[in-house]
Amino acid sequence: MQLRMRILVASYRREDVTIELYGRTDDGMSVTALYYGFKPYFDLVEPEDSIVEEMKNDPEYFRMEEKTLWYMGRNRRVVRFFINSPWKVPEYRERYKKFCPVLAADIPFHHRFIYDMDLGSCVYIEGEEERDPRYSTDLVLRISKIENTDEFNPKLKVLSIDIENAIQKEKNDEWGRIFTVGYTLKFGDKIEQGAITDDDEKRLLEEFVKKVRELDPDVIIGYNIDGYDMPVLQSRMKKLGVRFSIGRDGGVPSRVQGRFWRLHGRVISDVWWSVKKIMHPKSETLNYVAKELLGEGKDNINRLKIEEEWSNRRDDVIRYCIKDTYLTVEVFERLRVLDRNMFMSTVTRLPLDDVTNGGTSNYVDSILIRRADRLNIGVPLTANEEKEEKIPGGYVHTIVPGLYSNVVVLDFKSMYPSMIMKYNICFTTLSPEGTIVAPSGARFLDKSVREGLIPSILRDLMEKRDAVKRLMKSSTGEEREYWDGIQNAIKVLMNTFYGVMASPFYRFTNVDLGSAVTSFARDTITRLIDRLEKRGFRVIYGDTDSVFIESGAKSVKEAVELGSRLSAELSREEGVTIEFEKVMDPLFSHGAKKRYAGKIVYPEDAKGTILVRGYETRRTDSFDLQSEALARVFDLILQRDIEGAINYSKDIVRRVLRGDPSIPLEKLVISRSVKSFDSYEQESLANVRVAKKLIEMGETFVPGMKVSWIVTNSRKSPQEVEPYIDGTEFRGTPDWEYYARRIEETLNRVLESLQSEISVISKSSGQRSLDTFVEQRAEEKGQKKNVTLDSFF
DNA sequence: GCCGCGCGGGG
DNA sequence: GTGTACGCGCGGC
Repeated sequence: MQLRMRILVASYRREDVTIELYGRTDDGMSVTALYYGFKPYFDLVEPEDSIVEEMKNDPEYFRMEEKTLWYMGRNRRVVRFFINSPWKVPEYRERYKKFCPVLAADIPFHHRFIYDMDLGSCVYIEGEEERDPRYSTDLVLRISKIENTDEFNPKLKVLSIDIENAIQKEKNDEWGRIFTVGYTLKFGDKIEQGAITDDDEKRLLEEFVKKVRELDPDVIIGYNIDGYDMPVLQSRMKKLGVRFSIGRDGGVPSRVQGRFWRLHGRVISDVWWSVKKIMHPKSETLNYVAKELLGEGKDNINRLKIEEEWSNRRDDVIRYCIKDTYLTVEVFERLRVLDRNMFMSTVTRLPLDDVTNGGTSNYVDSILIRRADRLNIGVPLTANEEKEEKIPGGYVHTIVPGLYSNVVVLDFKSMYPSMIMKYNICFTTLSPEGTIVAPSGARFLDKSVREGLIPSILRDLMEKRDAVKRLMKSSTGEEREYWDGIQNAIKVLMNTFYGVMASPFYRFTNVDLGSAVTSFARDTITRLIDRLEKRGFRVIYGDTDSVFIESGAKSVKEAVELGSRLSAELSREEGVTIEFEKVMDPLFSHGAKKRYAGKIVYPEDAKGTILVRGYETRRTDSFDLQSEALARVFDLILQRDIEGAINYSKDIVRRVLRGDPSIPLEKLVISRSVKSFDSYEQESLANVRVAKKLIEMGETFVPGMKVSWIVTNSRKSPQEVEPYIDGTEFRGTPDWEYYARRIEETLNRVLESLQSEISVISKSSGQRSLDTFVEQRAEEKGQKKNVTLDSFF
């Protein structure tokens, strides 16, 4: 038979070392494709004859091959040993690396297969159908021919699951018993929901396993599924003697280094993790995120008294559980997690599972190792944990406090990749004979002598991205979104190359490379700032790859014209692309690097967006009143109502200081979770003390629970705190001065240049007055102090 | 300012 | 599984 499928997961069968490719066909069938006979191997550089002899006589030995590979600046004789068992490779690696360099000996076996066959995300397969009851897919076949085919995106089966289990656990148990498992299955437009409930927990778990195999999902999702549902399911199944065999090969999930889960044939995708990466919400709870994205939150169930709820209103709990799975899948879709990962899988040429549950070094490996192999360049092992000194980063221009009008922002297109390409920065070109000299001192060969491997890869990716962008511009609707996703994935991939160059954890890492990239970048941006200043523009700010120009324009239109003109002229002069990104009006800064807030007025589609950088209000120990006050202040400033902002700030701090009874106490509550007590070295942590007090008070506390409190006396050390129990009247008195001070500190970070105006509390604590502040800033900029308040605001 | 620790989500 | 977590804020020094 023959078919086309998108590869979702790759793995291998241990018994007979057979490669398994799992996927879905263009006509919607789930497939297991098996490749027999692929052998693991590793390379030894110039091994002694005795080592070769030893290997030849090893029971694992299959065959050997002589090669010439480029390694550490020259071509070397390399012996490639093929062996029988992939899991033995680490053993030989450790044994021989004392005697000679060992290459390519830490590449997962399924990756080795994909690289060697040079497979992309979609393949055409010819083969014989097999009847193998172990596999739960629609089709199982033995591959006789496999090659790449045009990309397609089959609809995938997504199963969202959620468990409800007891908090109170029995002796010797890791977790409380599971009451129910809810699910929502989505396959295209089809949706199926349900819950598995049984008073006999063992039967419930067996039913669950059966259900998963029957539904045969490609992707299993959940909210914090990695850290909660999976470990609990695994642990309860172990206790009750149920095999957690939900893999497409009948295998069980295994945990990869305390975080991700691997399962043959299915991708396990934690939506919480995606929410963090994509959305960066203030709070990461499902309830908050769902309300934010879908306008709908979780049902009302008291999770802390789940046992009671389960016995009193079982149906409500089941509904609640199913609703969670529904909200999770809706968030998953709204954030387009699957699409994003599919795009990344397409451009990195890796299975969906590897981009969902793996580090970014995989991306670079996938592209770089294939090309290195083709060019006979040796692939070294990943360096292990030698702490390299940190590479100096990007240039950040000093910013003078103020409120600026019509600010034009230019930025370098793909700054670091551009530097790598322009200056041929690569481990293959780093050489004392190089004629390209980085400001950091490293030397690189000229392209005409040897083009670097990484620069050539980036050049190809850049060209591809430009082509994709053209396709995007000439298309509409879904097709346009598709191309936009692809071009964005290419951008991420390109930046990843610098990321691994600068990381101490990668196989091709070298500090000289990373430092060369950033030094060239600093050189380039400061040169750009000089050019602008020579033309009479005032550059007010810049960071790594961007410059902010006070345009002096009378209107947005004028600023836009200026931006376009400068971008064209400067790109020509610098030989790299400098893009006109946006216009902000106004832009506010209190004079600290990496911190500003502005209202975007161009481009049109972002018009009205408030951009806040560096003033992240999200602190784990913050309270509502604090973040509300900050948001209000930003709002007023960007309406150019500085006086209003100051008045509001003074007012709120004063109100808090005098303990205004109209302030709801909930807005002072600070929350944090608490682990089991034995995991803390210090006894004085506020959250731990609150937990202990809760127990004393006869309230529920279980490790991992979130506790809330109000600070009642911060003068004592450690500060005194009183538990806050939702629905119970708070009896203590808040330390109003503490709260007022926290709010004042927060607001002063923004209004620093005005702080003498709102020093309600600590007038004598040596804070700078506005005048001295202006003076200092002026001196820092080498300006005379003819700066007036007016020019700031 | 650096370093190491703890949190976040889930019941 | 030929592997080795993510990013941020805080407190201690």
